[in-house]
Amino acid sequence: MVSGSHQSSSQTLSDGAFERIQTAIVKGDIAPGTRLSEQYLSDTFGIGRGPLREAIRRLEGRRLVVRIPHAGVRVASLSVAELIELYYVREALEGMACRLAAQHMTEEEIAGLRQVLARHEQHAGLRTNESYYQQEGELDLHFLIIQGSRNHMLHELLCSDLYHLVRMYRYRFSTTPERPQQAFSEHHRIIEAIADRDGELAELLMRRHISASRRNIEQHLEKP
Amino acid sequence: MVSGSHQSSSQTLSDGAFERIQTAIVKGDIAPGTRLSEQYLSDTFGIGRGPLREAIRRLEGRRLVVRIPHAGVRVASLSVAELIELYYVREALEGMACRLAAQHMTEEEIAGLRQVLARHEQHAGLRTNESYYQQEGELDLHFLIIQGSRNHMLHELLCSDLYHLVRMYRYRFSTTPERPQQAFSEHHRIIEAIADRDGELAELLMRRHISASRRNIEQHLEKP
DNA sequence: AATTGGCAGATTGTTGACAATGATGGCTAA
DNA sequence: TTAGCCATCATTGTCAACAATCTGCCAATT
Repeated sequence: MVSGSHQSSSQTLSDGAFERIQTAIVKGDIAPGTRLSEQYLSDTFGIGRGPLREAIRRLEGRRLVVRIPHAGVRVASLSVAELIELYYVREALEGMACRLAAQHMTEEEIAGLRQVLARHEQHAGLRTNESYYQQEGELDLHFLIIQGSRNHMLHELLCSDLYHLVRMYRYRFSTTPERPQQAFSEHHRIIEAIADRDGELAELLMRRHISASRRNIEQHLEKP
Repeated sequence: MVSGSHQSSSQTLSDGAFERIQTAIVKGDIAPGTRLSEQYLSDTFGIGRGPLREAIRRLEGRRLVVRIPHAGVRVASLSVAELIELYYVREALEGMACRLAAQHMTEEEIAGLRQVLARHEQHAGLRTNESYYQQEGELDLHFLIIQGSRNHMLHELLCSDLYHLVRMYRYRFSTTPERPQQAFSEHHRIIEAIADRDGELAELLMRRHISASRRNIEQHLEKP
């Protein structure tokens, strides 16, 4: 259930447990909705229940787990409605990130953006319509742009708080066949806008991009 | 230092302590940067150190306090740079909230918006350029709009996470004399756009409004 | 005089035992 | 057979004592 590296030693036991459980949750090693038993975790990690409980409380503050008093904690999971809400938040935040990235990214960073895009083009050519492209490949591009915004709060919010949630959704979507290619051209235009230092356009395109993803999901939900 | 109501009984001791400390921090009863001693808090609340530490860990997850291992926790405080970053995040998020509010608010809620604005006009007329208007009065208007967006994640992010931070800034700003009146007319136009169900315009105006606040602060910082 | 070493004190981190609450299963009675 | 109740069990919540670490201070040395 929870494996992972033991390298987190330098800090306190509670900090180590917090990091291990957190990565296990966001990487999907623990499924959303799973109940976390204090006894089990404390045995697994070989630490007392005290530090473990403190780690769980920290996860609770991060909203990665939900606690029911006297009944234990479960790892948080998103409902459909919450997933849609998340996309609106992402649209706003990543739009802003894109605008700022157009202002602040260095030429080297923009070159890196183009590299990632080129790598995606190859993958998309070989294995078309793979969920890989949509799932993991998409994210590093977004991460690079967010990082390029030079806004730590934005980065923290999107990468540490929100992206955890998108992985946390119970059900996976099979995207429509033409969506990946479409997403590719959207990415292309976004990067060009950033390269042109046109923050306004970059924001607009990113917002459309995320908005399209949201509508894509909403469509798939209407006809089950 | 920490006073407050003892009514939080129904849940666990840790939950009660968490809520009391949280409200004390966000209401400003505890100044940013203050060191929180476990002994003192546990004596004050009359609970053991165990539950108290769990409460603090939860605050840590919420980023309301910062912990240095083996050296204690301090109430988080914002640097100037972080405050500016926060305004960019607010611009994005509240802009989106405004757009959604224009779609989802009921006529009654919009009437409530107008009421608050009218009350502000009186206050602004009597005691011009008071920090009251800028500080507290401004917030309920924003809260109503955020609530009207019908997006719980947006609400949670802005009201529970971000607005705590804005109060958490060490230094207070004396706004420029003409800023309150300007803010009033900005609010007026935002509300009219919502009443017209023009989400696009409402978002634009809200973003300009917050952007103007940010620039106002940046100006004051350049000439100390 | 400034710096480094180490000693006391206080504070945080951790553990194990104990109390309180919720869930489970079987039993009885309608 | 099924509804309701009670005892038992497992799990969570709390506490008090112990160990580990840091801070500040004093003295000794260069």
